[in-house]
Amino acid sequence: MVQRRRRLLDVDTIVDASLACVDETGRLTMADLASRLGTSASAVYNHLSGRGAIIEALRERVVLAGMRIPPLDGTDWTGQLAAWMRSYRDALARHPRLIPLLTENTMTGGPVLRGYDRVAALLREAGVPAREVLLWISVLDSYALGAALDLAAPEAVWRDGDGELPALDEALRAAPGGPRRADEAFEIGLAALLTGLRHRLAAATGPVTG
Amino acid sequence: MVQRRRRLLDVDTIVDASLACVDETGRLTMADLASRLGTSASAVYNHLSGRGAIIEALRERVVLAGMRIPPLDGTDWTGQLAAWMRSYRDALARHPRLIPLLTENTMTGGPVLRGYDRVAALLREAGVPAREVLLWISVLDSYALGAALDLAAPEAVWRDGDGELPALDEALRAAPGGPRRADEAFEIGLAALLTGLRHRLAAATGPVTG
DNA sequence: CTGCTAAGTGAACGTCATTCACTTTAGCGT
DNA sequence: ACGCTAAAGTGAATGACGTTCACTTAGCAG
Repeated sequence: MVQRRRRLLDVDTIVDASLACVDETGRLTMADLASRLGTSASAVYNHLSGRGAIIEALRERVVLAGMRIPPLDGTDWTGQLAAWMRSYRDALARHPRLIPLLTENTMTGGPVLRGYDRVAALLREAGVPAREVLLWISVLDSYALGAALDLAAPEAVWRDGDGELPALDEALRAAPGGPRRADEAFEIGLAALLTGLRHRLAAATGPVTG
Repeated sequence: MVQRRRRLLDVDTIVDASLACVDETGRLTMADLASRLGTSASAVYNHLSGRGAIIEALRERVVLAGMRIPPLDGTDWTGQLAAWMRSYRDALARHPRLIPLLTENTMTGGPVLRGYDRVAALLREAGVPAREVLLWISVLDSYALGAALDLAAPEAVWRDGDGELPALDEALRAAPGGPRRADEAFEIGLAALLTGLRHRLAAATGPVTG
């Protein structure tokens, strides 16, 4: 069989195949990737500088494709923050096995930061003091990432305790099962965080309005 | 020098050295570990079944040693939850480079679950419906883990945006620097979560009391 | 036609964790 | 005291990785 040497690979193809790797096997090895691409592993290095670069490309692909940047139209900032948080968490949730890989390195990509800039502006307009804007971004970011990790964990995180743990056992039985547990937990925590934020703002300016 | 064959190693010694490995280098390799122990890498396998088992032992060592289990005395459940959350996060913060290793696998250890049982009982006594107890535990757990990851990230997570990101730039300048950023962010988010929890409880039973 | 260059190949190499056949020795019953 | 046995350490080997490099080849410009 005649192999055309030119243009067997390009960055998009590599990232596609890498995402398939991670989604199906939970890991990203150059050998597996190469076999999916029908090339040798070393060919990939002509397009991306290594495994780390592939993971960064995956971060941009998944987070950027799925994340809704707040429109910043000034109305309903609570709802906008919630939508942003949901889109962030859902983007990660669509590829749960990617999440541990993303926590290995730190975010560096420019486009990701643009989203944070909009959120910063949104918080500032909502009345958050300048000093606290970054703190709240950290809080929201921590929660979204933690919730995504929670989702990435296997189903039976909480082993039944042989009756030694009555309160936990009761909670396990009464709680919704399957993916709904993580989904509902995320919504409850998000609502609580936004309630807390609204109250903190109100405490600084006047009585609570909601 | 005469080398006694018996009792060069035991589990505690191995875990101590492993923790030093992680704290100093950010990684855990059997070769590095062996050199610290003054033995060969394979000797470790006589005491622990492998690298994964070492990491699990580290989880127990760090989390169990540092975590304060709520006393369950019925008073000030908000404060008790906060103390539990702080001790959880602080335990991880004492060994930030361990955190990425802990996210690779999921928690299985029995003693960890005992803490969750107490928290479940605490939440139940505070009036959280049985169906929601596990959800709130998930929320708190997600936040503590996310906050720890935030802490584990290198200092310059947020790169300055060349003036293209004015709101983020302003937030970066106004926020506290160094470790205080992560510390204060954790406290703000924790307070918000607990406020949200209190309000959710109040909404189900009567008017807000705090 | 003649080079130039981007792109793919396969065989290395270094770093891992893990296994295994072995050697040593502490502790035991006799 | 004397060997037996099982726990404990050794070092070489193995296999999975990511990465590098000298090479080959295909398309294209002159």
